[in-house]
Amino acid sequence: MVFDQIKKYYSNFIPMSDDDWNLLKPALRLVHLKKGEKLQSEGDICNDVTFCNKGLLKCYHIKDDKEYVEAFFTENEYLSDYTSFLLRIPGKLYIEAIEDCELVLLDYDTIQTFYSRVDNFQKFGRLMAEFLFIQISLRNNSLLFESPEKRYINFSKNRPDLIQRVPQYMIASYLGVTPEALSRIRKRLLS
Amino acid sequence: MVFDQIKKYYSNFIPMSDDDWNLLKPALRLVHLKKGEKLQSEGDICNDVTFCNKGLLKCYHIKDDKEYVEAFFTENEYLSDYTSFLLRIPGKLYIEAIEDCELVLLDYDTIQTFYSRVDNFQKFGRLMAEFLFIQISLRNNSLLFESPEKRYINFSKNRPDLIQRVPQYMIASYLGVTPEALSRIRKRLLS
DNA sequence: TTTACTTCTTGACTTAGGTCAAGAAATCAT
DNA sequence: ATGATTTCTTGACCTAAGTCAAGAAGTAAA
Repeated sequence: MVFDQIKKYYSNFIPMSDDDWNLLKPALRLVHLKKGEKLQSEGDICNDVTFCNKGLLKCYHIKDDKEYVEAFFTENEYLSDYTSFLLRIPGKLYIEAIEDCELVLLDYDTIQTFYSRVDNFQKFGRLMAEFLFIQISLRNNSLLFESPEKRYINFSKNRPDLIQRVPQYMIASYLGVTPEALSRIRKRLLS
Repeated sequence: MVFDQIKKYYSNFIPMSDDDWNLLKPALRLVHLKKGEKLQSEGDICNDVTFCNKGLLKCYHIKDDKEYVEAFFTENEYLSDYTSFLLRIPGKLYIEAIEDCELVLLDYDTIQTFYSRVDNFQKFGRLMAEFLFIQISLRNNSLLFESPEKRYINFSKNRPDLIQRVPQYMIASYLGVTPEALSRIRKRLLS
């Protein structure tokens, strides 16, 4: 059923007893998003963490009328504007569907309640934050210590699915270069 | 006394009862490091989180014989090679004293024990990971979306203390540019 | 205070990526 | 299919940062 995927995802982090699950399940909300629709815009306080059942989304922010992609999210990935979510401040991010999406949402208040009531869930929160920290550390080092060319090579290796599904100009933005530069990098790599 | 600072630090994140503190205190280890000495080298599995009572350290890694500074840590800051610490894998980081340091260490096993035994501590772990996530997100965005010049200006604003205490070539590395480039940026900014 | 060492600055040159603009290729809608 | 729109490529030119090398300035040690 429609919440199976997120249940399995949670189970990767903590043992999820039937009791825990039955407590959590009623709080989950299923949301559908058409390509181009936004889950969140700049200025919103991010009030949910989102699990992607199906589809593809991008997180980006806008500066000087230009889009800067910070991350892509696809099947069985967990996403949110975590900074806004945690600090309860308006975020700078847009979250937008690149393909039609089926998403599962869980709101801030429910999560906080679960943190205090279910010890396992507190642990899940820790593991999740730790996991996100490691993820973003890797990206950090990549941006700081690797050339755009190397970043593109790695991205192709690690996310061949996204190379297929995401327009090149968005990938360029994600890698921190212009579309023109990425086009030239690709040309260089062919020869 | 010598553990007052870390107690206060913990108290910023969670209420720290006398019982909790008396449980934790015996596990804390005081370590002194002379300028130039290393707390950790590449290949080590990071086995402690470290709190800085006094002094100044840098985290860096080495690639093609060049040093890449990832972070500085000074009084009342918490540091570790968190990725190595969490995943229990050999790290790529060196952690080295830029000034003589007084440090408080807490080892992995103790922390894990406390996570499972003291509910408050589980929460501390979550809050800490969340905090580190937010920190590194900010740095991430700075590296990706700001010019070296902008990064230097912000760094000067946010950490005027480090501008004074850290040699310029290390700051250059931290900002992701060569010492020559930083020297020229500074020159540009004066005129 | 003289010497040695470290750190910082400057110059000359190279290069990768940015910007702007035009056109080609691919995709989508009718 | 056809035309419209979006996406990708290419060219020309510019600029900031990298590299290499030399020397100045600052700091520490004898």
